Amino acid sequence: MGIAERREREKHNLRQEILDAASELFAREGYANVSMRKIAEQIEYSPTTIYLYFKDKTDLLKQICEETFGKLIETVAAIERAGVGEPLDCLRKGMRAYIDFGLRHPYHYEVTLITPLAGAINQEDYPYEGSAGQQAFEYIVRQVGRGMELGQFRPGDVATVSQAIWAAIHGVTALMISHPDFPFVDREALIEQVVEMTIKGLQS
Amino acid sequence: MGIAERREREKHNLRQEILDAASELFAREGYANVSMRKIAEQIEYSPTTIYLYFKDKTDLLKQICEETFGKLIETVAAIERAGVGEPLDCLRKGMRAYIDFGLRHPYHYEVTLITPLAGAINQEDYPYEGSAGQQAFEYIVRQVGRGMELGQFRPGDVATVSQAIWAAIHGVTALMISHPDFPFVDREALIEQVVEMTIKGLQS
DNA sequence: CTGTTAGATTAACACTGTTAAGTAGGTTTT
DNA sequence: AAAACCTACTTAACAGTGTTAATCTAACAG
Repeated sequence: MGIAERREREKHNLRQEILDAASELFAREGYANVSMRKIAEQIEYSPTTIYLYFKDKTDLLKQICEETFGKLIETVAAIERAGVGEPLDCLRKGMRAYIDFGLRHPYHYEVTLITPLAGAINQEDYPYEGSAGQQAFEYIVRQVGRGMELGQFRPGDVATVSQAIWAAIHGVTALMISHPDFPFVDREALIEQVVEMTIKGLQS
Repeated sequence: MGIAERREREKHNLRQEILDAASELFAREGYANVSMRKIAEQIEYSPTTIYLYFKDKTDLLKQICEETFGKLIETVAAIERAGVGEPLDCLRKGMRAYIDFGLRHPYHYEVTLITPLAGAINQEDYPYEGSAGQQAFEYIVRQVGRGMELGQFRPGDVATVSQAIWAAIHGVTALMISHPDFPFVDREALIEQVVEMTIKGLQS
């Protein structure tokens, strides 16, 4: 019924319209539970029209996620601009920002960082180089590097330490998203514990 | 009356046969890529026969995972039996065992601990209480409790600290499984870093 | 021989992502 | 103005999914 009614309405913003509709549906119902037909119904177009603008479902997802993770980079960049003084404090704030971001965008975090295996999203089509995720990770690397140079952190391999930090914050974020029914202690306390425990483990 | 027993045994055999076939397929090709029809073909029965023994696909998965995680518990129990002396060392060994287990059974780890959300496996049908996963977690709780009593660990809430530890080891395990193409540093070095960083962060 | 029952099957439903082919509407060319 | 072309979109279909209802078959009990 929507097809005829829609005709007079918009035309060229269709790509963005698809993106917006899919983004909201993915975030609300989860990637796996949203079909192409459901997206199409939402925007009042035929399902196949989506394929004129996106290669396939994972492509659609990838575009949305890059968009979403752009926000994380903004947040992180703002932290870096604000306080260049203490790498330890920058790191702490960066870790919290990362976790908060994940918990605020659970479905986007899920599809990009928790379950890329199943969705086969991390193919050669979507290189890691230059991606939003990488840029966020590089932030950690910079802080660790500075912290070691200043002698605030125990010496070690910067890359190894950075990835270990990433593992820690990913761990708590992923657990909270994937296991919403698990009897976690107070969430804020748990995040605090992970962040402080990690930093304590780094200090010299 | 021997006939009834034989039938009972045969029924049990088929159940196990399904379980074995599904387990191997899930582990090799991934849960999402294995259809009920594929499992049926493997055991040379009609697809619907599986439904006589298992409620649905997630039920099948759940049974397999409990079975698999039983092995983790065995490993962990062996550690506990072996060295009751140092809680710090027990914890270290437990963490490594956990990570190693995950990396050795990546698909089982994935479906139970990384992506239970999508599969909707952690419903009320499958309570956490008494599950293999819980028993493994309880091991961590015991070591942390002992470590604090002995004054080896910084004082704190045992549950919070335990969950933070779990988050850390889950993080590195999940990342390595979900992002096989990520340019990780040497895996062993990364695991070492996570474990030692975490323990360092706990010590008083 | 009849009735019952457990175990397995066939057919079907309502979905999924995706592709090939076809069709209106407007623009350009002849 | 008519014919050709092109873009944007749609319809129909394919091959697959998990799952259910109805059906068949063989072995049992009375």
